[in-house]
Amino acid sequence: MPGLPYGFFEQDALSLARALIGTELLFRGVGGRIVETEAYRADDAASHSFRGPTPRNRAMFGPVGRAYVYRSYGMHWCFNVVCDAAEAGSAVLVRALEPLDGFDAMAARRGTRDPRLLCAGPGRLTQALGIDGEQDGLPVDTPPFELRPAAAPTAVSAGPRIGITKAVDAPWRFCLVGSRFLSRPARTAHG
DNA sequence: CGTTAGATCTCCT
DNA sequence: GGAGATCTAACGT
Repeated sequence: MPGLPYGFFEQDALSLARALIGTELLFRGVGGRIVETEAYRADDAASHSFRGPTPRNRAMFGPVGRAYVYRSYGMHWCFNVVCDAAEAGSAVLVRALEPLDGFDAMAARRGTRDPRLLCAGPGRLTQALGIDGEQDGLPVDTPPFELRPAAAPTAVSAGPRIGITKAVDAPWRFCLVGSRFLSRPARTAHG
């Protein structure tokens, strides 16, 4: 069965954020199709890596293809894929999945069976899959993770990122066009 | 439909 | 001490 393209994680964050849309992310067999991502780079004021390495963000400065999992607002976990062989401190935040595998496990962890509330948001998807700080630094394409290539070419939209206060206009959020499983509706530049 | 507050970890000033 | 790549429940329109 075909794997990811050669050098998949070595590309820059903008390219990888777009390329991840439509791929299928699983953790211990639970997960679904990635429908929403955001790119973060070391030269980007909104990125955790902008001010250099800290204990929290050290995975961002490590090998590509690894997870950067951090605690958000003291209680949620957020999952990123470290990338860009040329610029250390680059990563892609995975913001939403279309649930496909392990529905009951996700529903139990999330406390709802509404498929649109299982993985629509970075904190929600880590809770649904059972991802936490234990997975920080692990490769995202080998067990307990799995990352399957997109089954078919996908239409992707770009727009401003969510929940940040710096570099708010950079159109570095990517969404699967027409998906019902986004954390928020896609907004293009012209509306 | 909208806004608001509160939960509480990591880093910066 | 305060802000932050969030989410939920509560409450007003």
